[in-house]
Amino acid sequence: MKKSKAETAKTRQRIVEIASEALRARGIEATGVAQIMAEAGLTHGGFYRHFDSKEQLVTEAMAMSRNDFIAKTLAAAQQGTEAMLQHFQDYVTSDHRDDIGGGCAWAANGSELVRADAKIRQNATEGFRTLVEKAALFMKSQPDEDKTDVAISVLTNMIGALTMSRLVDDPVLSDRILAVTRKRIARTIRPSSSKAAARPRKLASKRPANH
Amino acid sequence: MKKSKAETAKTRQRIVEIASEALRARGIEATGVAQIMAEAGLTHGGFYRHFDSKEQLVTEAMAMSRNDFIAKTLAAAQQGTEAMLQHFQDYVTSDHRDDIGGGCAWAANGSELVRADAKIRQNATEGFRTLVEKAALFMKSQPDEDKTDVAISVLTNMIGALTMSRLVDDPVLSDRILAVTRKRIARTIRPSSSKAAARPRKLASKRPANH
DNA sequence: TGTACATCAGTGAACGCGCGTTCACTGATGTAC
DNA sequence: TGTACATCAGTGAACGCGCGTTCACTGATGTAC
Repeated sequence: MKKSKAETAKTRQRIVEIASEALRARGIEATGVAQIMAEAGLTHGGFYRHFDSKEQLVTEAMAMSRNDFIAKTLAAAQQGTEAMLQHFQDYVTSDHRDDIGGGCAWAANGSELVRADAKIRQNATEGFRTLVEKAALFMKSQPDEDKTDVAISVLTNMIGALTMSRLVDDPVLSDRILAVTRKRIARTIRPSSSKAAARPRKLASKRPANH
Repeated sequence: MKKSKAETAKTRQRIVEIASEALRARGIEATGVAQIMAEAGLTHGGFYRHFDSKEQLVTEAMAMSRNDFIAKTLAAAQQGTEAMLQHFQDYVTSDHRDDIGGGCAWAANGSELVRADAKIRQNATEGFRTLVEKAALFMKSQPDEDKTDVAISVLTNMIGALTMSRLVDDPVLSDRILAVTRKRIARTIRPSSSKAAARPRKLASKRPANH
């Protein structure tokens, strides 16, 4: 039953993708190797042809989750202030809240990641730093305020708010947590820069900030 | 080996206390019934004389963690604005960061609580609401801003910041996350009210806000 | 290009292990007289 | 107040179960000639 190299690589990739979603949706400890393999349409025995251990898969899957989000952020940053504002607002929506498996890994696995091993925490730290640095470029700050500090504050707030919006069992309170955080983002990201104002080509096609 | 009723009640209480700390320190799924009983100096077999299931213990232990924090908050609130500011500042310190077992359960178990059963999430929701309502009384707000909204924003920020300060593996970044959040709290809690100004007895003995 | 052999992705049974839970038993406590 | 018996907190072995991991095997793919 040997498979071609191309097929093998595709299978490995599929396992990581499925793991990335499953670990966020159901938690790291609660998700078994056999479950992931079954979702990939395989039996668990073949797992170790691709990975040394569950730990290795978790590390790769978490890195993939992180890279997805960073890539989206960098793309938004390149499009300008409006896109960046939209990107951050989208983070604290009911859509993101209800799609835990497809969303931010820090919010989905926060307290488990705190106890994860060195490599995973190192990856997460690098990712967070990248995000903070990129976000800082778009922040509005008071005269005595560091833009990087503002970015740290807003980003940690977004992660905490999304987590709490999932934790509370009252939909009204949950929506309110999200709405309040969207308002804070709108207040903190500086209004469309001169650069963005100079080429407002995409403004009309954007959804309004508060949807 | 039957024990007196008083002793039985004390043992039960001790198990819940130990569980409350262990579940926060090591996580809910990762902490076993046998471990908790061993820490209480007992064998695991006796567990079911006190509880119907691990789930029941987890529910009670989480409620205890929550009530501890709420009690401290209410005590600070009664002492006035300065005590409340100090209480909130203490939340985002390296002391709290490094004492996960003795600290806030939402930060310690956030992503696990999201997946916990209805009763636990209901308890957590009630606790969060209580905290928000109490904190709102001390918030400084803009003319068009609801104080409750400000409280929601600051509290979710505190939880997210503490979680991320534990998650990152760079001590400098971790300390910075905490310091930034302390500054936001200082900016958001209204400066000592007329009531607090009227009795500044405890101001001298307080630690400075940024320690 | 065609043949012979080595490789190795995937299968499915099995491994040891720790989990939550159950149970027969012990013996000090609480209760009935 | 003293005695006889029922209760039940705690022990430690055992239960079934699912976990991560290993392994003998299969058979299509890749490689050497």
